[in-house]
Amino acid sequence: MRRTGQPTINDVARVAAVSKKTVSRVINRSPLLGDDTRARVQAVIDELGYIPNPQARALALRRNFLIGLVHDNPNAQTVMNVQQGMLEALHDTEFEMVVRPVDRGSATMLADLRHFLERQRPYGVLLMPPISENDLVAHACREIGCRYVRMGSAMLDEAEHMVASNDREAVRGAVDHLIAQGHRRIGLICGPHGFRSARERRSGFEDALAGAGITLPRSFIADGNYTFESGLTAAERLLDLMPRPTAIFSSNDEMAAGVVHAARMRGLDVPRDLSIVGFDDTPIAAHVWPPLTTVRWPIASMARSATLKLIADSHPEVEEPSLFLSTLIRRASVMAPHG
Amino acid sequence: MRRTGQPTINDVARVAAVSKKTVSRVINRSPLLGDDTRARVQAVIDELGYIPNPQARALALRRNFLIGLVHDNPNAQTVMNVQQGMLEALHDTEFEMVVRPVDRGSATMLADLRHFLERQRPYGVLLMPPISENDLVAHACREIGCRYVRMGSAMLDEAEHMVASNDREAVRGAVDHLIAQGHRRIGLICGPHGFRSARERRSGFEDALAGAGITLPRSFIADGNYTFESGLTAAERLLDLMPRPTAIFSSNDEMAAGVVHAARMRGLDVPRDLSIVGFDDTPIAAHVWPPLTTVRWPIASMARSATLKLIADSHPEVEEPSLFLSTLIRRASVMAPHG
DNA sequence: TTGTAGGCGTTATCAC
DNA sequence: GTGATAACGCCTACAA
Repeated sequence: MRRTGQPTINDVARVAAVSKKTVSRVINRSPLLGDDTRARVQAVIDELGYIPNPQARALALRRNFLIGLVHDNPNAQTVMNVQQGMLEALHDTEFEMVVRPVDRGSATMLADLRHFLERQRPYGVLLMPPISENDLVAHACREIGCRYVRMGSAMLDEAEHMVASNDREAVRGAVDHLIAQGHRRIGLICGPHGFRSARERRSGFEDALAGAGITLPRSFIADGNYTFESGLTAAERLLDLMPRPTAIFSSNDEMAAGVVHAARMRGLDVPRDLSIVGFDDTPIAAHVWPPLTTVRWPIASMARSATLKLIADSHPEVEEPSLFLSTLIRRASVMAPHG
Repeated sequence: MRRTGQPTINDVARVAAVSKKTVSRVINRSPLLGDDTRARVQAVIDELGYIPNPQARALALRRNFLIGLVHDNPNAQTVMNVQQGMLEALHDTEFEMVVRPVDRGSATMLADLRHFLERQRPYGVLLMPPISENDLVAHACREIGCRYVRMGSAMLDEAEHMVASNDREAVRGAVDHLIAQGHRRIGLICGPHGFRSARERRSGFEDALAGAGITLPRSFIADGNYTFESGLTAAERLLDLMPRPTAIFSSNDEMAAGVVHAARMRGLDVPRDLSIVGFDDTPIAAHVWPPLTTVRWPIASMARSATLKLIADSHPEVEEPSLFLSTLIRRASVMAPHG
């Protein structure tokens, strides 16, 4: 029957002179199986180079061996980091990663996602921020009966379904650092409305100011949307202030790079005239001049853990953590204010 | 039988009072089918919300509906652009994209890839550079009987298996532009050894110099590896030359950003003291100050076409092109040399 | 134009 | 412990 050149379970069974089911038991490491039988079958498997057909397994088990990455994240580096973390977790397993971008703004987003889940029936899906913050999406997964784990900046779901970073506290620490250097007029560039991470980071910023008894006018807070351009624009608004801030916390590195750009355009030296702190620790943070002090966001580790949670019952592992701590990376974009 | 909640082909057949095969014909748009029957069955399909099970189809057809992206590219933006192009092509088809990074340096790379292809039996794979330049990989695909399309900087394979850009000519055009501005001492920063794109771009550079009758010492050519840091290092070596180059062509934008950085560190103004041209037109090219003149590399379009080639026989389309032209994007990093 | 029988490669059930 | 037998959901032959 080896028409495709690929040996099947039948070939193995025939050569080993056992039943298909026995071969199946060997493949699936069934405990109730004689050691000699197992060894004999395994030998035939190796000899024939037999590889179980995932499609047939999927059909029989009524479940696929695909792990979906559902995302609507505009940042390439972030998505790649998540993919890398997932693939680390999936390495040497029978699972494959399928990528599913969605359009947060689209009216049919939820329907599209449902269709994907119902058609493909992935073993599980990893929800990346910001789409992971949408409870309707998580609810759809539940309804359809698809495992899911959400990544986010706060615990939005039960530990089993969640991998979170402590953005609020991390930002508080970063801004505390600025304050400890002597800064009092500190600007904030927010992330996009509707991003939970943007809210958390803003809260951390406000926590730090409140903790130090600093009150600033509303104008020290500028809107951004995590892009370089928005950081540039926001910085221009902030630097127009009189007196202007001596430091700016940017809710991500990309915008922080825009701040550097804006400062340079008006002849300000970073960090002498303006200290800057970013968030993420993406490559751009180290590439920009001066290298940015930033908060390292352990996104790849989070993705790896999230993926391990997803496949936990098929590959029993140690319990995966749900909370990941971000840490401050001190580089050259911060110094004490002068004058 | 609707145990999973999902209606099957049997449910549709029963409700529509036809045979499974007739339903199958509707799904597969078989031409030999009465219009009234088709309409009736389609109505039941819609009513029941029936979705064909891809796993069952895969098993029966002995082929998967997965398109693999095989890559070992270190640049996040490039990989994301390719993924985006692929997903555009796959949108509204039954195919899914699975991502398969490989380690070019690993001794087991080829064996790992074979294992992936033999196990998963993807419908086809897209080979991204630089792994696409490895003939052994293409050969493995052929042997295993897996469709493949290679992306590259030159036609490395038959049109059916290839989507290429004209890097050599594009670079020649870019360097011609520099020469037309009056530059004569032009430095080159190469891509990594073993990357075909690096060779093609270097050839284009040499073509332009030769065409203008310019001869430069070997020291005007510096090695890089497509990273920011390598661009920085290479630029430092180039800028140490006496007399130093008035312009530098960098084989990609990432390294060009490093050149900008290096120039700034030694107080050189770009473009007044140094003109810079990059390659790729990734976001960093527009973000850096000044915005980089660069060569736009239509990587997403290439990936889309490559993917359409892959699924061509299942979704007959117009013939996809195999050669894509890169174009020069003029921004602010180039001007005539002074003094 | 439509239907029937059988198979794709695996797992689950339930005997032995 | 091990093995028939029947799913799983769809498709290809071939028949009607």
